[in-house]
Amino acid sequence: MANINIKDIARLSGVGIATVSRVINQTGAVSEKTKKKVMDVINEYNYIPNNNARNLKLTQSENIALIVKYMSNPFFIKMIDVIEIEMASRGFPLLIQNVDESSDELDIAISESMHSNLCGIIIMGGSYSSYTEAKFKQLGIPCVLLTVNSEGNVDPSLYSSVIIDDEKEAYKATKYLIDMGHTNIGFLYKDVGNLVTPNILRYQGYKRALLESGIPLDENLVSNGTPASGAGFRVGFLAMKQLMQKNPSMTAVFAFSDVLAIGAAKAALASGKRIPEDISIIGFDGIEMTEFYNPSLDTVYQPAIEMALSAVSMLHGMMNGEKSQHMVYDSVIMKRGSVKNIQKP
Amino acid sequence: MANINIKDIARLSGVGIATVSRVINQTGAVSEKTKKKVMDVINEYNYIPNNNARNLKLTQSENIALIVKYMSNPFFIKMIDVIEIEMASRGFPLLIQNVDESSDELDIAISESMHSNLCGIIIMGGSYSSYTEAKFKQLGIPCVLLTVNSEGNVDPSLYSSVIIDDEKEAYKATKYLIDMGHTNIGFLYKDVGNLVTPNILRYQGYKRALLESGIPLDENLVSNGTPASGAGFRVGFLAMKQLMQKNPSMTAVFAFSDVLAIGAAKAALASGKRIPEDISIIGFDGIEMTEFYNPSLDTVYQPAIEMALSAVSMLHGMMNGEKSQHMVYDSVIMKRGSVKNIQKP
DNA sequence: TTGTATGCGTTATCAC
DNA sequence: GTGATAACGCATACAA
Repeated sequence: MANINIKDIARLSGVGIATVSRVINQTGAVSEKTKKKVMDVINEYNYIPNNNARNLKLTQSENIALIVKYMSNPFFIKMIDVIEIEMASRGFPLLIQNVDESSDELDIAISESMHSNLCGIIIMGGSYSSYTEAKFKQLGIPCVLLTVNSEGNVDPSLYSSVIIDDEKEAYKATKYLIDMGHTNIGFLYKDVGNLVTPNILRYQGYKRALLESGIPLDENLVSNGTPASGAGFRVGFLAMKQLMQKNPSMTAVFAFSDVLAIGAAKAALASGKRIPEDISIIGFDGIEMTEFYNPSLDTVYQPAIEMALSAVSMLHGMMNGEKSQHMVYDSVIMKRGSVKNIQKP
Repeated sequence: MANINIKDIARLSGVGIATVSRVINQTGAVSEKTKKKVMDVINEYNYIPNNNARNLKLTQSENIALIVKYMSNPFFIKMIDVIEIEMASRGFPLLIQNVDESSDELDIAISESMHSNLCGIIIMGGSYSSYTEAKFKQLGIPCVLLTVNSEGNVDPSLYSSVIIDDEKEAYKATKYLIDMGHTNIGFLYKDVGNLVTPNILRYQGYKRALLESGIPLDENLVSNGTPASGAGFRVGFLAMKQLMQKNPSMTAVFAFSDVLAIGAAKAALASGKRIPEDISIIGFDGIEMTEFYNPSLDTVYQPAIEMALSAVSMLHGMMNGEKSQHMVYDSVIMKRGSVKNIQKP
């Protein structure tokens, strides 16, 4: 298509090229009269400035990238949604990039940043382990980590983060089950090796709660989830089946995520067990689906929307020269009846 | 950060700027020796070409935009995921843009295209009604419509599309309920005015099936879904409650989407009804969640992955000068037991 | 096979 | 208040 450019606008409105630029960017002073004249031409010809040229000149774009590990995770969707809307409302288009398990999201961030002259980046769902100070320095643009626990030895001023304390919240959830009289508590998660991920941290919380209550850790009660395709329901389903077979006397299950919990619930129900009469289940994340499941499932609710908003506002803060921040949100256990009190009276 | 550019690389490797460019883009002939020399420097300094400059020069970027209405729709997620992965593997970063109900996605596409020099665009979940030939021409880049029925008077060579026949599939679903002996069949959808959307088309299919079987249309059996916040479960939940109140003798419900169906199922179960003994339910889309719901729900399954792959391949075809295509996929009814046969023997 | 020079559409620094 | 003009980093026609 015959793209119209700033030069054309200048010629058509009989002014200089710089004046048009001033009108567009509202920088510098322009008389009302010429301003109107230029605007008219711009509107008439439907002129839209070319971002590539603009960014090239500014040696920085207005692009923000959202890098997310497992985009199809329902828990992330809500956050992605919020971030997209919030960014769009501030005039920043979102470049969303999904990364698979085997990729290093920070490397991708660096590459993407140089590639597209990003002005900011949000990383979601990654694993902190491989993050090094050198990489953050190389990245060189504001970066906020969302839902990735940053227990490393990297200078925390190099990035912002918004998380929950996975270990603590998992501890709380497990403690809740114990307080309800359960001692034979299964744990469902997905092992991803030696990385520091929420999975691992929640597993540690589970273990600490058991330890503290004098309940010995039984490896048979822990399923590290045989990988399966799909959104993860099936992972939970299969893992739960195994777990039930190995532990007929198991009375409760704590699932690393709601998706796993739903798969597990289905497995329990399919094998004739009732929830919570025969088996108690609690998930983690607080996705809406748990409320509408039958029965509704207990879950450790993360304030996803607030967290996403914080991430956006932190990123903009940093882009405006503010210092990095680190926020830890609290989760709350949503009790909906999928956990039974089997306490002896 | 001290960004390194092509000039630096040229200087550092003792060659000309054009040679470096040739090495990078594998265009033109370069001797193996200098090629290696240049590559070494590139790797050593971790040089990444600046896309803005590149795109500016080429007067076209390698950016592809995915514009989606209601990004958080679980049915779309899978498609988005597939598209993102597929595009990334071909080296095209995805610019994902969510648009709300009130925006015209084609206008946004045009604006985004000029803004960022897109080379292709996929529109998902929109409503065709407002699309005009002039807008497609103004867009001027390859465009494929995914899940948006294009029954308009626009020259079909201006765009590609991949859809299912919403009217026909809804007809099939309703017919299925009728064949199972149901005559008192509710329909759950979300009215969005006069636009041609899947909602409307599916409603028409529902009506045609009733008509054909001599069952009078009862407005009381149709809920156009009071708007509610959230992913849509709640919309289905509330609509179903209303519907049950107004129609105590309703034996089956056809929901416009699986999300609505799940909300409806929850409402039915919460009011003490059993599925399918007391009420039959069938949804639409085929999201994985329906399988893991309790009970598993029947649904009209759309081949989401194949559709997404087709869209991607069509877009690339068009980008390579191929002609536009229009594909209509078939859905298949997944029967999982949430519809009961109440036929008199 | 290689290097030089030009322009892609902007923004910003100057002069006026 | 306004208008030339020099970069921004790159691809490419053209010369060598």
